[in-house]
Amino acid sequence: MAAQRKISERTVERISRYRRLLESIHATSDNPFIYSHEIASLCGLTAAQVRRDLMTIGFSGSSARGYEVAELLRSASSFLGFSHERRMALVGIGYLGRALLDYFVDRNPLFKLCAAFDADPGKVDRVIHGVRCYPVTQLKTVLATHQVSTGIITVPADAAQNIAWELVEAGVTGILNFAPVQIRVPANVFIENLDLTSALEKVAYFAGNFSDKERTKK
Amino acid sequence: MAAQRKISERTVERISRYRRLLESIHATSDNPFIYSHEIASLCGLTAAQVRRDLMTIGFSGSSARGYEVAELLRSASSFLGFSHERRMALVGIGYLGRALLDYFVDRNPLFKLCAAFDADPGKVDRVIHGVRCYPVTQLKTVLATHQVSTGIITVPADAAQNIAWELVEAGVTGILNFAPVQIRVPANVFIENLDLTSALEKVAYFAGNFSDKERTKK
DNA sequence: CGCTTACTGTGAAAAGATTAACAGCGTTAA
DNA sequence: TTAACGCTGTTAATCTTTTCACAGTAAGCG
Ligand SMILES: NC(=O)c1ccc[n+]([C@@H]2O[C@H](COP(=O)([O-])OP(=O)(O)OC[C@H]3O[C@@H](n4cnc5c(N)ncnc54)[C@H](O)[C@@H]3O)[C@@H](O)[C@H]2O)c1
Ligand SMILES: NC(=O)c1ccc[n+]([C@@H]2O[C@H](COP(=O)([O-])OP(=O)(O)OC[C@H]3O[C@@H](n4cnc5c(N)ncnc54)[C@H](O)[C@@H]3O)[C@@H](O)[C@H]2O)c1
Repeated sequence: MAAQRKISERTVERISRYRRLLESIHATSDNPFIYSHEIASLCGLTAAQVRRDLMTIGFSGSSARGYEVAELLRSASSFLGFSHERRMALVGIGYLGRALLDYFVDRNPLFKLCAAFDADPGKVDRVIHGVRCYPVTQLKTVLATHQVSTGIITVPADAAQNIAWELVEAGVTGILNFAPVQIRVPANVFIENLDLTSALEKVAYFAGNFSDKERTKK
Repeated sequence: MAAQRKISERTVERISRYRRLLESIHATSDNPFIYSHEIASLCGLTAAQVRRDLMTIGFSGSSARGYEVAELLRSASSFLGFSHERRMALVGIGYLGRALLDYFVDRNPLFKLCAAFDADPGKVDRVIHGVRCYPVTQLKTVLATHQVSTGIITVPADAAQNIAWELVEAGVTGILNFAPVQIRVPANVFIENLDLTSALEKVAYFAGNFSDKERTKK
C-alpha cells in the first residue's frame, strides 16, 4: 500500500486518461492486448511516454504482444485508489457546481459525491441530481459523519479561501478549486487551483499568435 | 505585432492571472507600484518566476519602486490580445456549456462570446444569457459572418472530434475542449484538452497518498 | 530450431521550466 | 554628495519532464 515516492502530477493525470481509455477498449474491443504506441496514438502522446508512465506505476507488458488490457485496467484503477470508496463534497451550488454534480454523481460508484453545500437558503435542504444539499453552516457537522477526503470549491472568489479552511478543518486532504484565486492550504493538503479563465485566455492567445506558425501540442 | 518566438503555455497562463490580479489591485489600491514579491505572494509563486515572466513579455520595472501597476496592466492586456476584439463560439449547451456561457458573457467586452450551438432543437433559436443559440447545422454559416477565432467544445465525447473539424473548417484557430477525448487538429490550430475527470482523480489520488507526506505544490 | 521481427524496459541525453545568485541601479537618508 | 539599501534584469545552475536509442526478449515463421 505504501506508494513509491514522488509520482508526478502529470503522470497521475495521464494514468487517469489511460484508465478511461482502457475501460472503453475493454468494453468494446475483443483484442485482449494493446501496444504502447496504440495507447499513445489514442491519447496524443508518444509511445515512450506511455511506457515510462506504466513503468512508473510498476506495470509490465510482454514484448511482442504488448500490455494485457484487463490487467492494465485493473492496475491503473488500483493505482488511482479505486479499490476502496472515496468520498467527495462540493461547496457552491451555482451554475458550475450544478454541472459538476450532474456529471460526477454516479459516474463511478467508488468515487462518491456525498454532500453539497451552499450559503443560499433557497438552494439547500433538498436533493439535486441525487446529492443532498446542506446549508454551508453545517459543513463541519455533516462532513464529520461522512469521512470525506476530497472537496470541490465552486463558490465566488471572495468566499473560496474561507471555505478551503473549513474543508481542511473538517479533515479534507485534497481540494479542487475553481474560484479564480490562489488558495493556500497546509502542506499536508493537496490543492489544485483550476483557473478556467486562464485556460480560455491561453487558447485565445495562441489562436491569435499561432495560426501562421507551426507547433505540435505538448 | 510579430510576437517573439516560443512563449510557453505556462507563462501565458500566469500572465493571464497577473492581469486579473492587477486589474483588481488597480481598482482598489491607491499605490501605483507593486513589487515582484508582492505579485508572487498573491499568486502563490516565487518572485524570480514573476520577474522572469515579465521579462519574457518585455516589461521593465524600476529598481527600488517595482512595477507600475497601470502600465503593467496595460502591457499584460496587450500581450494577451485585449487590444482588439476577439470572438468566441461555444458548441454544446448542456450543463457545462451553460455555466460557461453565464460566466464568460460580458465578462470582458473585448472577449466576445457571440454564438452558441446545439443539436437539440429544444435548446436553440433563443437567447441564453444574452448569447444567440443556433442549430449546430448552421455552424459554418453563422461563423462565416462572425470572424470567430476561438471555439469551446462542451458536447459529449463521441461528437467532439466532428465538431472540432467543423470549427476548424469555419476558420477557428484555437479550441478549448472539455469532452474527455484527445482531439486532433491541424498543426496550425491550437487545442487545449481540459479533462476535468483527470483533474479530479488527480486531486483524489493525492488526497489519499499525501496526507502523511509533505509536498509543496508546484 | 534458429532466424526475423517488433515489441518492451530503461539508462542516458535532451529539452524545458524553475530557482538561485548577483551585478547594477534608482531612491532615500544623512 | 555620498553611502546604504532593496529592488530589478539576467545569467547560470538546478531540477523536472520528455524523448532517444538500444539491449533484451518473446512470438511467428520457414
Ligand atoms: N461558471 C464558469 O464557467 C466559471 C468560469 C471560471 C471561473 N468560475 C468560478 O467558479 C466559481 C463558481 O462559478 P459559478 O458560475 O457557478 O458561480 P455562481 O454565482 O453561479 O455560483 C456560486 C454559488 O456559491 C454560493 N455561495 C456564495 N457564497 C458562498 C459561501 N460563502 N458558502 C457557500 N456557498 C456560497 C452561491 O449561493 C452560489 O450558489 C466562481 O468562483 C467563479 O469565479 C466559474
Ligand atoms: N459537466 C461536467 O462537470 C463535466 C465534467 C467532465 C467532463 N465533461 C464533459 O463536458 C461535455 C459536456 O458535459 P455536460 O455535462 O454539459 O453534458 P450535457 O449532456 O449536459 O450537454 C451536452 C450538450 O451537447 C449537445 N449535443 C450533443 N451532441 C451534439 C452535437 N453533435 N452537436 C451539438 N450539440 C450536441 C446536447 O444536446 C447537450 O445539450 C461532455 O463531453 C462531458 O463528458 C463535463
